[in-house]
Amino acid sequence: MGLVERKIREKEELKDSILKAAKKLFLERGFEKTSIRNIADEIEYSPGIIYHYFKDKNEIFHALHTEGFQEMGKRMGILSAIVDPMSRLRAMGKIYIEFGLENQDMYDLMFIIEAPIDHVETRDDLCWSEGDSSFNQLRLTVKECMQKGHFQGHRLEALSFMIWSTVHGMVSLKIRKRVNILEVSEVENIVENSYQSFLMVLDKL
Amino acid sequence: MGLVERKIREKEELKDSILKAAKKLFLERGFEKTSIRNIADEIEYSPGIIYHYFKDKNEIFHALHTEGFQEMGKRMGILSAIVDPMSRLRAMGKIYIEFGLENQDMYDLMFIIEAPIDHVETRDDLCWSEGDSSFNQLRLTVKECMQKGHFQGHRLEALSFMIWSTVHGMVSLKIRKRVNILEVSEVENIVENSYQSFLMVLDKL
DNA sequence: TTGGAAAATTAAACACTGTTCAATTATATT
DNA sequence: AATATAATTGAACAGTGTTTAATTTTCCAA
Repeated sequence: MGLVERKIREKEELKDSILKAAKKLFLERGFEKTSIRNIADEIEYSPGIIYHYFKDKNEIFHALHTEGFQEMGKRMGILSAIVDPMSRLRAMGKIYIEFGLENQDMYDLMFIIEAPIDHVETRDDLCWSEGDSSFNQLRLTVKECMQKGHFQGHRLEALSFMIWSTVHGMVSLKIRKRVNILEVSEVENIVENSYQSFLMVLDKL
Repeated sequence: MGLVERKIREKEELKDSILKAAKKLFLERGFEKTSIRNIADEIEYSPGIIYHYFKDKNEIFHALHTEGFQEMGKRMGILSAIVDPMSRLRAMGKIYIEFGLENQDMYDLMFIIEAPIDHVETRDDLCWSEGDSSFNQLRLTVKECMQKGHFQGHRLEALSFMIWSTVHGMVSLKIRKRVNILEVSEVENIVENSYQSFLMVLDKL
């Protein structure tokens, strides 16, 4: 009769509006300063209602972190057009860093803040699927590079993690404000410049 | 007359006991779950007293983060015995990683948590001296390597930051629980193995 | 030894936080 | 229209960092 469906859709709409409000406030004020009451105020409902749509605050921010992966995934889309795995690997790192610097709070949520990963741990399946498929993209590209003769003597898993660590290290030191110790003239573009150093390193492998 | 001195010492003792209690609770339960009231309970004083010794919670954890740098500095002490800068650089990374993995909460405070760095920003001098002198140790070693002909074509500041980023990335991904996506057989020793990959990379430069 | 100034310490309050749950309101079905 | 079901609320609980007025303790000069 369509009525039930409309109800379900309306329920989904409220869930969506909670997520939208949470995202808005999170991007404005950060994780710690976005409270359940703030979110409730934003959607003009009472705080209690939120717990009928989400188990707890962690679940809300897990949902947001998933949105972050979707956005990053979109950006990574162009990679499929790059046939040469080494070029693809370079582009992948560039996109990763650009995404991180342009969406610092989302990056924080995806790779630094504990809330989303704590939520994953409290579930039955307990697998971080978003991280898993992202890392797998990297792993596969590195594998292709190795099949073409690059990175000789390296082990796939360890090298892939090292590459991820390097770009994550750059972005997270920046996000968590540990880069002000660098020479003032370098601070501004340190991540980009440092990634250039990294690319030079990759070339020699 | 010595009395004034004793008073000063007693004041310092209370300040120290606050720090000791804060450290104990922090290492037991983490940053978020260590409250001013918890610390006050631990030292058997009322919560208010803490604000006569520290401006706010950030200042307490800035003091703790400084202790972390002292401990790491101690470990780095043996580096002065290593004459060859490349060997010294390798050892530096190893010590950094070992320190991070063996003192995850302290590492968190030093390089991930915002509290200590937020406190630095609210002061007049606003320089992160602990980070500065640590990074300078790295910078000087990399410089020596370059003077010996290594890392040709690289820029000192960018390369030093890249090296720091790589080890920081490894440790921080581990601490913030983003490594469970790796092959199960690799998770355990991924940081160490990945650092081995990094050393192989350094060798080729 | 005592009086009063100075310092140390406390208790209470403020405005928050995440979360739970009984009570209420709104909706849907018979 | 009455009832069953679902949606929503408001109040409460136990906690948070921080401030401030009031209290206690300590110190020193008379």
